[in-house]
Amino acid sequence: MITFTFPNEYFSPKATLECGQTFRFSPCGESAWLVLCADKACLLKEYAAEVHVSCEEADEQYFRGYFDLETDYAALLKEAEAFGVPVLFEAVRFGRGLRILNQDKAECLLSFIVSQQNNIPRIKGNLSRLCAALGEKKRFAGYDYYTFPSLERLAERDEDFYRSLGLGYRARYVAASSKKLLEEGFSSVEGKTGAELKRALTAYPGIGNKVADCISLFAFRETAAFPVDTWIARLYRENFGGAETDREKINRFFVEKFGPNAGIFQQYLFYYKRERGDAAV
DNA sequence: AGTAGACCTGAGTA
DNA sequence: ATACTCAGGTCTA
Repeated sequence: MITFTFPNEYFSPKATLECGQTFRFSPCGESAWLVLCADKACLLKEYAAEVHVSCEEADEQYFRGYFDLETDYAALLKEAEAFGVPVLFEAVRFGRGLRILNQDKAECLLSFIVSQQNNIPRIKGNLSRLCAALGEKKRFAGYDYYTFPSLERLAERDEDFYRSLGLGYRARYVAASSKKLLEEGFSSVEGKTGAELKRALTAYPGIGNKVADCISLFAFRETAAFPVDTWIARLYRENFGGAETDREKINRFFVEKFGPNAGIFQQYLFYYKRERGDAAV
């Protein structure tokens, strides 16, 4: 095991983990979290001025990439503030230290299928049961955890099995998309970006525009992908005086407004709106 | 092209 | 108590 550090001015484990981009983490006492992705685990500990990341020695580069540590968030926040939009300014202040993760593609794809018309605590429960049922048991830093299941294990189960885990009607989508992933991998999205990538992702059963944007942003580094869910639609109405109800139009409104990094700013806006929905700004 | 209804589930609210 | 609403939506008709 090794430990590397990163200044916490632009790395807040709490904001990064609790903003709804990942569902596989758990608090370990005070200011510490066990974070899981694919078959790997790491431990985050927050101190006064820095965050300590502990993981297997071979995984250091993986987690530096996972937490997006090469990206300059000081510049991004400056860019956000320069728009002069009050709610974005507040959101960036509130979520300071939130970083966009670079997640495992298959895990992200299936997780956000489960996320539709669902709430975060239940999504976490669904996914943790999924991993316990089909994943591999491992141990890191004294903690037991389950890996995200392989596509082979996922694809051999049917809808009824996923229903038994409590996924509800999403069970059919998980079963079908797992099979498609096992058969084709990501060949249909290979080399694609932007709107083409989004369109290719919506070809997986259970993936519409919103989930395709989430996967693009969280697993394909598409920083302009701007997911529009109920919270963002509410933000659009309440904070931007928007009248459109078509979520694709709302998506275009924000992408045109906030440009190539719109998706990153979306995450701050989503986190702020969900946590502080009653706030004046 | 655009829109209503159906769809699992469990926590929260009236 | 019991019903109703809502949650990081998608699909079908």
